[in-house]
Amino acid sequence: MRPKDDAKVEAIYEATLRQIDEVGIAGATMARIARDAGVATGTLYTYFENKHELLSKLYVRIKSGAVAEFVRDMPADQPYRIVFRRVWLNMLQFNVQRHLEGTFMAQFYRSTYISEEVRAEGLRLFQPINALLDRGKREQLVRDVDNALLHAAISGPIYETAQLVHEGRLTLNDEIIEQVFQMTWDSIKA
Amino acid sequence: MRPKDDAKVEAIYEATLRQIDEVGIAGATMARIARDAGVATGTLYTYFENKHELLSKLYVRIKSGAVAEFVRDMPADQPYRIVFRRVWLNMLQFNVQRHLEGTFMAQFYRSTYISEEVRAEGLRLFQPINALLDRGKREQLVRDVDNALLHAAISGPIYETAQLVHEGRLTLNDEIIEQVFQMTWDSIKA
Amino acid sequence: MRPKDDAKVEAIYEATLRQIDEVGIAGATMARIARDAGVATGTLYTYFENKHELLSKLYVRIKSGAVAEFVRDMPADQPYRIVFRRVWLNMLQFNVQRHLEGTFMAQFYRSTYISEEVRAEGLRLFQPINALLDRGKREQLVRDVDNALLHAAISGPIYETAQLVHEGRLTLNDEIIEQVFQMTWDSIKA
Amino acid sequence: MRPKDDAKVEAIYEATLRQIDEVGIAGATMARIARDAGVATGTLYTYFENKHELLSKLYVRIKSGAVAEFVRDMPADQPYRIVFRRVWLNMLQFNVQRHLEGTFMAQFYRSTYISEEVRAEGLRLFQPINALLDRGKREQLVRDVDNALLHAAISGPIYETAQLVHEGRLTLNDEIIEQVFQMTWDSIKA
DNA sequence: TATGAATGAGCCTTCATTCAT
DNA sequence: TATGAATGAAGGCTCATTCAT
Repeated sequence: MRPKDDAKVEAIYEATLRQIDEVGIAGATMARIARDAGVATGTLYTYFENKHELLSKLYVRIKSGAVAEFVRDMPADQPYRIVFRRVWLNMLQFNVQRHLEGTFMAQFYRSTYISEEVRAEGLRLFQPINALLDRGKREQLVRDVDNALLHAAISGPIYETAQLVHEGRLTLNDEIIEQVFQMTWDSIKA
Repeated sequence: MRPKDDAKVEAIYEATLRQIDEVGIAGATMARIARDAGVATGTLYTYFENKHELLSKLYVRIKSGAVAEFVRDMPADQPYRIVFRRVWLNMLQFNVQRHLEGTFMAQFYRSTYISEEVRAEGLRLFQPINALLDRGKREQLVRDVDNALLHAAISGPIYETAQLVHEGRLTLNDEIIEQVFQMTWDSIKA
Repeated sequence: MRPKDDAKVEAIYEATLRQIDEVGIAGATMARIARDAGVATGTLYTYFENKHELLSKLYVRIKSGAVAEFVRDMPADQPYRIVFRRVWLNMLQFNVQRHLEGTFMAQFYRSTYISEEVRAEGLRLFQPINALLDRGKREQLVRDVDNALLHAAISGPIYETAQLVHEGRLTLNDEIIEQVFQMTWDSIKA
Repeated sequence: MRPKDDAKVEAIYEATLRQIDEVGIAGATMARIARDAGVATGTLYTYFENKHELLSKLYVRIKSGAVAEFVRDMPADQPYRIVFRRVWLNMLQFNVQRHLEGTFMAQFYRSTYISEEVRAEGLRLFQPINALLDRGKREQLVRDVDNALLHAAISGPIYETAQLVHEGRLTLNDEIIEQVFQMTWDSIKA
């Protein structure tokens, strides 16, 4: 189905995120999402087969947007640490500033809503990050361990840190960001 | 009359965990939990005020059990790295082997079901871990940063690693465990 | 889309009355009401927030309808006794012939379902009757006592009489109606 | 079944009345009644077959107690009006002062809980009142109409008046009582 | 007999989805 | 295509009644 009105899809996506942030994935009913998006409930079904598809598409969309965000302004020709730092900072900022998206991805990824295909698709989107890690290994600046483990070492702390900020238990500033980065870098550096 | 039955509470807790693992926190209906536990729906309400209380009590119970597990066999009089490694290993094993519990805590902590009090109580239970980190800082073996950040650096990778194992994307062995530990240790060590 | 349907509201109101008559206010479940009205249970909630609102609106509606009925064909320019008789007869007939409505009002008024606001609203609707009593007092044809007492003297016997008819212990005819009226008139006349 | 403990039955009856007054006939659950009476839920079933029987027996008990109350201190050898006034006053006082009982009888009589037998039994208990009315007719002091109608003319206003008092819309004093009595007397007198 | 835990049908309400307009 | 009323299967919870102790 080729939606006529991209702006409407956009509004639906945004309403979905807002509602999930407010009332959680289960509390975000189709009626609430529709109202928030300024359309009728039935209209949701013009653009999406059902709630599952709405969430899945939103997930893929956010995930690919996120990865694009991660590699934004990546100074590819700079020394590795500089490049990595840029990407890491993008990841942290994305998770902190766009908490809705980050939280949704985390929630959805572990939810029963996600299907195997969507999960796999999400992984595929991470390719650019893997490429970055591979470069680091080639240059012998990053430990030679499974990318999945490196990823765990990088994302894990970011998720937890963003959560701390969201809970109000931590306020970020340059010094703290530097500390967190240093910890992660020490964690993965060869 | 029949006395309240501890074994029954136990069965309810276990059924709850199983169901949440299978169908998520929202999908785990009181009826499903009851059936799984082998009791009538109404019986759940003999032991718990409502679903919220059931989940909250289960959370606190698991969390305190987890922390107890974390500090189990802790060789308190050994050098710090040895002690920390023991605790870290306990944490990893808990999250990997008792995936139901780990997954529930993560889901519940981020869900709309949790109340502020329960969240605070959960934090309070972490006191022993904070004590361990404090010792590390006193001995100048651990970076002098906020415990919350250290905790993010330690738990984040553990959660992600356990998730990888659960998804079948990673199989743990001594070598990999050693790699992961080394990454975390390098991350937090002074 | 389907517009909200007045006939449906009507059907719901009627089904509610029927069910309350059959099984009482507590026995009249939303499901029964819906079935009787020929709609799905959920449809009730399109028209009414909840059971309380359904009953409250029905109450106000019936009460105002009843009062309108009471003063119907009131020969306002006739001597007081004629006017009063007309109104009294309307009241009796309403309570006898439209037993469902009468019974519902009585039950609801004394139930725990009714709220203070609705009770007050119900009283307000009685204004025309009070006006009639006031005229009687002005013309010194009616005792100068509190309207509430007069009302008790008028309505009380009507309710009881209607109940007798409903139970089959009494059949009304002109002579009996005359007797009952005379008793009430003697009761309130100056 | 011959209950051992009359005091317990008494406590149950009183608790039932209290609960019905507080939360209505439907809200008065067996568990609440039991708790209020200071016994276990199951104990109710030692003394009563089920809720229906509990209510029915309570009804008959109250009704007969009420009638006994009505004819209390009846100066049988006095002039009719004196005697009638005494009985009428007893009725009014019972309905006003023992509102729980009065309200319960009214509620129960019109509820779906009551069976034909109980209703008939209730009527039978009214025999003394009918005797009083019959005497009035013999002495040609009371209109020669069906006792049921006389009863409607007497009880109806009493119920309504008691309700007014209960709602706080009326406070009784000697003057008002006199007014109300006069209205009723004028209503039934020959 | 007394207790209160256990039962499960049933209650009110919600909500993903359908469908008449 | 867009609307939102209509649907009915659950969901959380209650409660009369039963039953093990």
